[in-house]
Amino acid sequence: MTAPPPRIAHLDMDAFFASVELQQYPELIGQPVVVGGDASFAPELQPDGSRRFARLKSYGGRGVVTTSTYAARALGVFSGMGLMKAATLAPEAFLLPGRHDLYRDYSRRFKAAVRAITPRIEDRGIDEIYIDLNPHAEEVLLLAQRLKAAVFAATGLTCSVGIAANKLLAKIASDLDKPDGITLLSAEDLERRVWPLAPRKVNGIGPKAAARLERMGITTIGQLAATPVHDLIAQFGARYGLWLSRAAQGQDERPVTPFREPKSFSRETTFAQDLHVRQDRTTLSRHFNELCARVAADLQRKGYCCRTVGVKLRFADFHAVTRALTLPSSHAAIADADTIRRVAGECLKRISFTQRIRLLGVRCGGLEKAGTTVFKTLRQRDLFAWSESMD
DNA sequence: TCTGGGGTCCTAGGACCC
DNA sequence: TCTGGGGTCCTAGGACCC
Repeated sequence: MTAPPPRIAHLDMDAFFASVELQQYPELIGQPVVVGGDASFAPELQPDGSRRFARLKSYGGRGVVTTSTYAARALGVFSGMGLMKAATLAPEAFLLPGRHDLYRDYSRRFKAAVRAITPRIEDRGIDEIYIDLNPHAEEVLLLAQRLKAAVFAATGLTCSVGIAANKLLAKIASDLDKPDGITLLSAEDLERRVWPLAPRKVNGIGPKAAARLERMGITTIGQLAATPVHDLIAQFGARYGLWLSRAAQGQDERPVTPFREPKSFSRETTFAQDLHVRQDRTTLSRHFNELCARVAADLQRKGYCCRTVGVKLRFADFHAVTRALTLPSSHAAIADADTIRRVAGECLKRISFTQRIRLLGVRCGGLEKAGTTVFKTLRQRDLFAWSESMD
């Protein structure tokens, strides 16, 4: 059996949100810049036409770093880090609030530019995609250069491209030469270029699994590959153990999937201060109603109804609970804010509140395409009767 | 210095049916 | 009365990803 040729690409925009912002504010190029926080940290236009930017040290709140420029990363500031912590590491770094509508616009542009050349792409979030190069006869490196040029022409931004035999390796490859790189990873490169890397570099090995591997004395992908599969199965269970072993050998058969039906929609919010169930009842209800209205609007905008409604709470100690209710199959799927709120309210009744609340979320699952079931007032009345008989 | 918001997938246990 | 096995659906929690 011969190894498949490298014809799957992973394209990853470089420091995406931060790069978009730098294009808006070129005076910050080269500076440590962090995207995060709310609109109150937006730059202020000065009378002389210059802009005044917020500094990280002026931040007070519970936000996290969404993206940081490479200069900020050099100071130890990375995505996911609390902004308060980041401020201790880089107090003078510039802080810009996230503008997700703007990033979505850039995202659409870079994806359209790629699609115009290589239509078989799989969305992996706002700033990365997998591309199936198989239908294209062109040499892969030339193709990758064309894609990068097209992305730059459409956005003015750079990206990094990895090309390998499958998605798993393409993803690792795109990270090997960042920013603005192209990396072709052939089957014979596995030992030399992939095996020395930390297991965390594999998409699917997170902090928990990496810590367990380290306790087993496994600190590289090569060591993982050399570990007998039955040892991994004993530690991680049959499914994940087998997957770990295969991943370390560079094996991955997942196809590039251009479209998938969504499974759920959700909205959640973290409060500026932890709220008390009774003392802050009015504030909580307001947030709760708003979350229900937003998730209902999402459903309707995308053309879905749901059969499962759930809530999520995070308490002051950061521990989270979820509750969910699925409508009986005799009832029509729902998409209106009122009914979602009613069912989510039933979920809330089943939670005991022993601490203040940090986060509240509402989720809709069990999705059906809207229009596949007809909405009937009668049906909704049945649902109300059902939900009111729940206590 | 405490940790956002939007998702997916997996596991395990219980209910319920045949 | 105390013994099954399989299949499917639902719930809750957790790991992981961008």
